[in-house]
Amino acid sequence: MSHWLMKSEPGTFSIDTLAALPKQTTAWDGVRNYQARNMLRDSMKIGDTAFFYYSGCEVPGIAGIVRVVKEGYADKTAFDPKHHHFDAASNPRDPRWFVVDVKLVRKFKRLIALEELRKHAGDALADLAVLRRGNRLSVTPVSEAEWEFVLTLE
DNA sequence: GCCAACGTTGGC
DNA sequence: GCCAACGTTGGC
Repeated sequence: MSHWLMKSEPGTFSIDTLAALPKQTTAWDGVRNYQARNMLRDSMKIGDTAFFYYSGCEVPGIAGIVRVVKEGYADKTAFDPKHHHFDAASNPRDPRWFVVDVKLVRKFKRLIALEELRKHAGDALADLAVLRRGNRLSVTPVSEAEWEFVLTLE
């Protein structure tokens, strides 16, 4: 089983938004980057867990945990001309963009801020993608050791 | 295939 | 709002 980190802007979709949904499950749509797409399509498996990360907000950081409940399939928002994430180059016969379904596992009692993760950039989290300068990937892998370490920070 | 221009991301 | 980093586009 693998671990991941998935970014979302809480102003658009927060962990509380997810918690309020029926079955607390959503398609993780809108990813328009090939590297991230490949992970959604090929690498993320049912049972994998991911950190729900807040970006583009006042206090970026990890808000909780979600679990993959459905593996990669076409991102339908790419087919809808009225949708913000529409992409004319993607169509149902040959989809360019993919989603996985994730379900809420739990919201952390408190946000583990990026600032706090950074304190361990020299040791336990030295290779954590989200700490690297200029990192913009919205889906990144997290190692087992990194996963366990972050959980001790909660 | 190169690379400049441009758009987006995301922390600060 | 600023700016660094990076991906994509398009002219050549």
